[in-house]
Formats: sequence, C-alpha cells, structure tokens
Amino acid sequence: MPELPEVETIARHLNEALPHRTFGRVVVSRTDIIHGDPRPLGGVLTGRRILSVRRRAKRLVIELEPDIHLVFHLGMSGRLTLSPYRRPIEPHTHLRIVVRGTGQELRFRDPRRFGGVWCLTGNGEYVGKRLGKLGLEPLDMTLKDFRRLVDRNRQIKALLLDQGIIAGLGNIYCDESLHAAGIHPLTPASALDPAQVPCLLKAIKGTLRKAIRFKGTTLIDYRTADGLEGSFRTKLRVYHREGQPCQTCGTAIERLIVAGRSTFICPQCQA
DNA sequence: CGCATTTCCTGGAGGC
DNA sequence: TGCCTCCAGGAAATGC
Repeated sequence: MPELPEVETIARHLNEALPHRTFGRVVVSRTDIIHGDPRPLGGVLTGRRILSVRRRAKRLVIELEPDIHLVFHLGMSGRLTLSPYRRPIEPHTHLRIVVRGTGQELRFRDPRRFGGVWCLTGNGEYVGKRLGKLGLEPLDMTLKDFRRLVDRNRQIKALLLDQGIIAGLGNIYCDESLHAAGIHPLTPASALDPAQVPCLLKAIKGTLRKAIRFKGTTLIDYRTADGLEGSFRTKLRVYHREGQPCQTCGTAIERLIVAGRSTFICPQCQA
C-alpha cells in the first residue's frame, strides 16, 4: 500500500536515474488507466527530456520539457519500476516507457487498478477522474497549521486519512502515528488535549521520516523502483499485529474498524 | 455543507 | 485438490 514513504522512496530512486534522459517508445496496454491529455501518450512523451522526479502526497510526478507533467498514483497494488527492457513483462503491466540510452524502461503495473496515470500538458486542462484536491504535506506542516486542521469534530483517524486535509498518510502510518502519540483513533479531533496536538504532529513526522529511512513498508505488493522490498515492516508497532504484545506495555494489540478501515491499537497505551 | 458509508478491482487466504 | 466466499484499501461517488 504505497503511502508517502513508499512513494518518496520510489521518487528519490527515479530522480537519481532519470533526469537529463529522454523517453523513447511508449507502450500502453490499458488505455482506461491513462487520464489527462487525450492524445496518444507516445506522441506526447517520446523524444521528451526528463527534468525531475518528485513526490506530492502519494503521487509521483515526472516533469518533462516542455511543461509536461506525468503523474502516477499507485493506488493499492501499483508498482512503478525501472526494469531492463528485455526482462519478461509481468501480468497487469499497463504502461511501459523506454528510457533511451539505459537499456531500461519504466513499467507501471497495477493488478487492482486503483491507481492510474495522468498526463498533464499545458495548463493541465484535461485531468479526468481521481485526481482531486490535496491538503498539506505532512512533513511541511507547522504546529499552527496542524492546530487549525484538527479543530473539527471528526474522528481523528478519519481526519488524518482525508487527503483533502493532510495529503500522504494512509492506513499504516495513521495507526503507527496514533499509537506513538498515545491517542485512540476514535477520539474526536476537537476533543484532543492541547498537549496531545504537538505530540501527534511529532509522531506523524517522526514515523514518516523513519519509514523513509527504511524505504517503506512491504506487506504484499509494494516494491521500490528497483524491485526490492521496503524494510519498515519490522519496525511496525501496531499495524497488522493483532494479538501480538505491545512493545511498550505488553498488552495484546487489538483490531477495530474506523472510517471503514482495519485499525490496530494498543488498548492500554491508546485508552 | 459536512461527514459517514458504499463502491470499484484482483489475488490471496481460509473454509469445507 | 478444487471450489467457494471473504477480505485488503485509496479515494470518488453516493447517502443522509
């Protein structure tokens, strides 16, 4: 489940390999995952020089000359890899783009198709579905920003998951951050103790930074751009650990449903 | 408007 | 072993 740390990991890798290179042949195997500019993707991308690869929220943005932004959203099962172009093509590979002079190609694969690709040209007039408005970057939030955002009567976990408010957190890092801050996910945000707000912000930033250092969390599908697993899974304190002891107090981790999502808590630390 | 719930999709897990 | 059902989740769509 690629969230901010996973997408950041992939973006950093691609930003080492791609800038100053030029895109070559483009093969689209499923047109319905491509949005934005309605022209055939090859016509837009082939021969264009790559300027940079960045992350915004859970999205990865490849900027090309002139004023072309290719946006990838990995959804739930999406993978974006740089692979030798002779390597066998895995099932559900929807898009391949040769990177000239490297013997490699960029491959976008997404079995569940919750993700997608947006080709934004000019002023980005043709956007299409599933590219809504984004809230603040968690790592850039100030305490003042955060206090303003959490001042509403809504379950804190649902609020943290809302990409229109804070953009980049998903199920794993919400649960980990709430545990680190000792906050129950059902707590109404506006009912947080004043001292808990800076604590939660620190927990969010600390959790994300640590996860980036470990190249993200691989549970099933996620891989780095060179196909490797992220190792933050071994650092998880609550997520996917139902029944196992809390590493702080030894109490068994419990699972509940919040905002329609599996949610893992320590009932002792997050009372 | 604001918030909660449902829906989309496939592979893997588990029951029998 | 094979067949069936259920579940995972990001975020748009729908419901209240």
